[in-house]
Amino acid sequence: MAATVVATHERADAAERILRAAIALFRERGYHGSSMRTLARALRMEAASLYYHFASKQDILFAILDRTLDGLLDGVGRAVAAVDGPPARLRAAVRFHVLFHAHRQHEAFLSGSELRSLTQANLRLVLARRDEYERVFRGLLSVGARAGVFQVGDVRLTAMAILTMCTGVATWFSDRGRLAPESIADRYVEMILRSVTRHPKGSPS
Amino acid sequence: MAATVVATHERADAAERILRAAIALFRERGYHGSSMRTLARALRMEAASLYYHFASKQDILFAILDRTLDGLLDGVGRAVAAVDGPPARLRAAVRFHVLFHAHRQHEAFLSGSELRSLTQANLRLVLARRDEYERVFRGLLSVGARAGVFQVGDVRLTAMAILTMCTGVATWFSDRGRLAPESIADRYVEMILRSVTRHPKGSPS
DNA sequence: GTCTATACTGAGATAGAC
DNA sequence: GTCTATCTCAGTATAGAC
Repeated sequence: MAATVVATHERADAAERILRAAIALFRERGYHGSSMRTLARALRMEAASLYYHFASKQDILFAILDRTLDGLLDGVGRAVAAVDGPPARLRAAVRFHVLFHAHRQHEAFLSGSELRSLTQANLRLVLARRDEYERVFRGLLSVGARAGVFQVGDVRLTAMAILTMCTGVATWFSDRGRLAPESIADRYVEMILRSVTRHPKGSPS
Repeated sequence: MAATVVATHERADAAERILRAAIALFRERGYHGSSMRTLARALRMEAASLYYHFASKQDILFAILDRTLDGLLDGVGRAVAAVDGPPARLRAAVRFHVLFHAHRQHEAFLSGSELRSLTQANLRLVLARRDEYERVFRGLLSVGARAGVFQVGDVRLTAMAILTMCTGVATWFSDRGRLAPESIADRYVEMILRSVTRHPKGSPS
């Protein structure tokens, strides 16, 4: 069991290699724009060989999104649990979300853009867990608003605004760009906390 | 000439009807996930008939994105020109952007999600005009920062953050949802102005 | 576990009748 | 301006050898 867990960033087994190549390909051309033949070519194998590891192209997409959600739910849980109080927790959650969307950019991008390519059954599974993730952010905003440290007109809308803003990082981030993930996260955290923090002396509007 | 201009929301000629059906279809299944046969079926015609109006499926996608960019560039220009001063102008630009992404939700969504489905030549044309649009927002932030009314750590990053946050409205907005476009725009304008406005008495961070 | 060969379906696009 | 018929190619997936 330990061996299979370690595999993620070390000696990748065949299924791992396939998923990684699929992430890159789907990200570049989209799910429907990518063929099993093209995916196989990137891996220097024949298309038929892919079917030994995955039952279908749809299964590959689902595996990618499912693992990405594992990472998101697990990560935000740890980040939030490590600190106390609504502002620190929101900072931690936003920071994690931005870093995840920079470091695991391609899979994170797919989790937003290829939902429509899932079968109904798979979509239900993915959406249920995505809702769970969003509830974490809504929860943080609600608690902060009730405690009087946040000023949030509409919790759901604010959560969507925060999440889509940070998720967008996956669409434009570049390894070779001007800003490192840490810098982007710092700025995003600052912007977001400014926009939800209650200002004692009269806020601009 | 007047007649063709009027057509957009009235008696749609064949090309118009095709574009509108394509917007709905591409939005739902993606460009590569949509076939000319399916598009034709939605219009109750045969696939071959589409080729009388458009030379290729790619031309349909390009026409959609091109027209959407017309709307964005034209609209933001008018919105910004109507008021004075960086805060009012940023408000107007954000407001327009949000309303556009709610009212013309599907085409706006495609302009973000289907760039990768364009041919290289078409992509160049679209990206050039999208850059032009983004420059409007960067310009507003720069002017406000220099005037001392905005506090913006990084103009480019802030512009990206604002735009991706507002563009995200096209991904989740629903006609039958809880909030009207106007309400969403109001809240977004408020959040964004809070996050960029310089606070004289010491800002939270 | 990967291959060759292939079944079967649907894709984009064109020709030419009406 | 829309149709029927069709070309050509690429798609997902399977069978069965090695």
